[in-house]
Amino acid sequence: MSSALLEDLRDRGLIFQIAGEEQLPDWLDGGPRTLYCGFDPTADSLHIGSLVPLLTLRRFQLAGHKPLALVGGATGLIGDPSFKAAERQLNTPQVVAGWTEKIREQVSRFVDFEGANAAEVVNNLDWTGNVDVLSFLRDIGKHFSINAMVQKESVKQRLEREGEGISFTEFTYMILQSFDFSELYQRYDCTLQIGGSDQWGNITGGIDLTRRRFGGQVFGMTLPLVTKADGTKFGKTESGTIWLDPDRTSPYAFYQFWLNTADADVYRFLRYFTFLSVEEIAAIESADSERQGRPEGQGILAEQVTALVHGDAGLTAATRITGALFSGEMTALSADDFEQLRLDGLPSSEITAAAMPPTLTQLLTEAGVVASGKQVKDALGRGAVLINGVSVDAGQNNDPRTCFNPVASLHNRYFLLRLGKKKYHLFVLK
RNA sequence: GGAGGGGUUCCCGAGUGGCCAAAGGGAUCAGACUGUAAAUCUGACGCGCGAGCUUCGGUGGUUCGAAUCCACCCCCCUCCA
Repeated sequence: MSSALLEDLRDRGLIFQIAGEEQLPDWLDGGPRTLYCGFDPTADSLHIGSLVPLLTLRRFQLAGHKPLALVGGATGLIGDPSFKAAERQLNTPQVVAGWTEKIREQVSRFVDFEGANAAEVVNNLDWTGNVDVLSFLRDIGKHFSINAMVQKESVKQRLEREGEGISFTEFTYMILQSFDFSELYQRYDCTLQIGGSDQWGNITGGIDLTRRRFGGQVFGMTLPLVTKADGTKFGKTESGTIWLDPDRTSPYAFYQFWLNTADADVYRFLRYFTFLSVEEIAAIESADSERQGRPEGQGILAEQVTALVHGDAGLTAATRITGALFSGEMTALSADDFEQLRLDGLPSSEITAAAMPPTLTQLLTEAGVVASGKQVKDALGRGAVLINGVSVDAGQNNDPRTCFNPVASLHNRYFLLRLGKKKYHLFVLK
């Protein structure tokens, strides 16, 4: 444990703001400290946006500190308004409770529960669930100045922007989260909270409350918002959010996401999302800059992050599919290979000659290859649909039987359909 | 409770009786170029192979014709009480 950790975090660009900057290095050097980061159950899985704080918790643990992963069973019932453009829909307590459990399992994979600085998962519903309103208002609410709260940048647009407002419920979120920090200080001697840069207001609120309730000095640190060089939102693709849950985003799709990282982002992402040292990453970058053609950074990034999130088995599956599809030689695949690809998470569907839809557009839409038939039509018109490597022309749209003629199948049952450069779908004849 | 301003296709945002499936931008998809990049150019972008069908907060109405006009309702914002 040492402020060397802070140095490393800084080198990685992982420090956005620190509350208590002068004292924090010495504080961390002074012994194992307990820190926490909260994850609200707003869905049944976290997405890669939560990866930076999750991995940062782990970095602290590797440096000898004790991480608490807080699952927001209580705060998830309220909704964090920070920098959100609009009021959010409340979910039922049952739903949130279910999600809380899923998130609890998920965050557990990123920290170590063994050893002297074993991690713990805590749920803020445990200490807020039974607080009565009057106590809360008298003991906690009194410490908060509305005048200060409305000054917070995180809610400003909701207060000032024409067309949107904020409910008392969401406005109170900050108080709840501040309460968490002070309770964790009391219960676990937790003295540092980390979170995304949007959490600054909530974190400083917790620091103030801890001082007012217990006279304790605690620290806060925010991590940068992950951005992309082209300005589009990080973590989204056409098929939607990249989730950590393999049932929502397969390890293959997950791997592909990272593999497709832009050159302008890849070394920064290596620093954010992997445990490779900054020196190693710098070496990769300089090697890439001297190489002609495709850089190696993306491949390393994809490998590292997929292994972190989905384990070695997930990574193996992802690279197996990637290798098979993008090497160009699908005819070299055995029947077993195809079965394995299905199990590994290559999107696939079963078809029968008897129940063949009348058009390819319909077939591909139903299989979930694309969102609408228009996209198939467009792709067909440009020769971008290939079945087992053979281009399908637009005129064949009305004739899927010919396209999926058993005679043309691989191993008598497999059709590997490619749409565009990157979308693959396996059709299996029954 | 009163006065005023709003709710348009994924997002932002034009559109005030027909030329509107609805400008423009963004996002997204496909093609060319490449490295399964970026930038650029091209095409698509409510649904449908198609004929056609369904949209502009909701429900009714006026009209040959409504996102546009009217009535009522729902929701949001601002100010006043």
